[in-house]
Amino acid sequence: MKDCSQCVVRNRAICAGLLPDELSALGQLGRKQMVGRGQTVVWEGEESLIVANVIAGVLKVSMSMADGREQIVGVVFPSDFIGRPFGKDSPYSVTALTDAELCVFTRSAFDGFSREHPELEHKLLRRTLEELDRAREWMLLLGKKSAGERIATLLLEMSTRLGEQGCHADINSLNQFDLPLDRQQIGDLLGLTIETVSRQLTKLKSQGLIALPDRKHVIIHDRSRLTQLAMAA
Amino acid sequence: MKDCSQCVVRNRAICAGLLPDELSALGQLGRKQMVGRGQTVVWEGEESLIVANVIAGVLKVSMSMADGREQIVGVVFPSDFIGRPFGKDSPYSVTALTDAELCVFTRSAFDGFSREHPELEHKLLRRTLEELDRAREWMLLLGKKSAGERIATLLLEMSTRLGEQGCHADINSLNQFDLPLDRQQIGDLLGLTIETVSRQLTKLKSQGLIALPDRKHVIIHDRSRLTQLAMAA
DNA sequence: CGCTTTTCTTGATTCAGATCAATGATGCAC
DNA sequence: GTGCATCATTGATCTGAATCAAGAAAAGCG
Repeated sequence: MKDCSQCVVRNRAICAGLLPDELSALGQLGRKQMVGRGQTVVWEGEESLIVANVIAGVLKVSMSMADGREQIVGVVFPSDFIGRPFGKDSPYSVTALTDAELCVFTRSAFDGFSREHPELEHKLLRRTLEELDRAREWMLLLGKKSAGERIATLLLEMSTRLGEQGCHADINSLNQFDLPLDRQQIGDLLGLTIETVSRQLTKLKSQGLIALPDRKHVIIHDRSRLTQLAMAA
Repeated sequence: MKDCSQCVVRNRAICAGLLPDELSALGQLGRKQMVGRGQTVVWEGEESLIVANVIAGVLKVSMSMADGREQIVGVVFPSDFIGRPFGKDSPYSVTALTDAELCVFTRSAFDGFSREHPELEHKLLRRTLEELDRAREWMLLLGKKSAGERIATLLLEMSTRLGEQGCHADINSLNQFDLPLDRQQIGDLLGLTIETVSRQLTKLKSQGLIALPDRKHVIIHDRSRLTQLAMAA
């Protein structure tokens, strides 16, 4: 890695807060890697060889069953951390949903560095706790919410998570974004079929809560009603 | 706390690995607390005031919606850690499923101690990563598995997690245990209704895979078939 | 630019599990 | 023990989402 101090996610990734010399030591261990849409960087059930920070792009974390049923168990954005440190095998796959740029470490090198730098481990702990909160929130969605509630929740979640990325000046950007997922992937994330996803989106559109100028683009017209929908029966 | 070195979960809880003087310093911050079945020790949405190690008993971690729908998002056993460190509010409730014994810390005292003891934070990180793996495994269950697969998965999961508790000498104990959950709670954990849970258990019983001598007690007769059921269509 | 391929939408039908409705156990208090 | 409350089972019916089945709209490509 050339120069971490210039990294675009410098202040948000887990490396934030490291001292300059620590940062450059970590930089020695990492390398930048571009990955194309659809490319898998971590395989479920395989030895966990690498971990990484996401610099740009969006990736999915997924688990699947022997017969091919797949569940997306996480969506990862720039400045997020991917991979499974401190464990022999990775219980899930990580696949790029868009072209992406990663800052990759071998797991063993990262594990070692991490143990010697409590500040880094602390950041990683906080991030893992947040990820656990999000996973549990999603368990509530998968276990108890209706199809309509799931779609509304997804749109709001995507809006906020994508919004955290850009500059905060533009309030409109919150209500207007590109979904990094196609319909099948939305289904795999929400525990629904592609047909149900399509029907629910059409319904929201016809009710005027959202607009869908094209496949990926979403415009939220009535955020408060969408929020109500996401939570109530 | 009197003497952590005598604690029954001494070698399995996150405090394992602390030096004697660190352990006694941590002991100064904690106090033992007995909680009765049904008692809630952490409230969803409230300020996160305490964290704790479980010494004895089983507790549930749950989230609920405005209209009362509830999802159990975690089940916690002796030596496990509960509460949400490093965060203002707790996103979930923690409630005792059986009478339980906890080693309780104020969150602020624990947060401070934790930051000064990297070994403790490291243990907490590993535990949180494991909990995240379990949560994601459960997302696969909630998003993609049929009622029959869910029940089979639950029985096997309970068998192993309860098995980790006792001595490992007795192999039979793995195939014979008391469920700490009633039917309603099983439903809230699996995203099913109480009736569906009952029907699926009856089905497994009539197929001879399990026996149910009373409400809580489960005997697994055919673990391999149950395992197949848990994973296949 | 057509032509193919992929992705999405829409409609008809089916089905797993929810809901509604009793009935049967179990446990606990007195 | 008797009575009462809680919890679990079983059956009948309903329904939301899955499945099956075409088309329509985009996207990719020679």
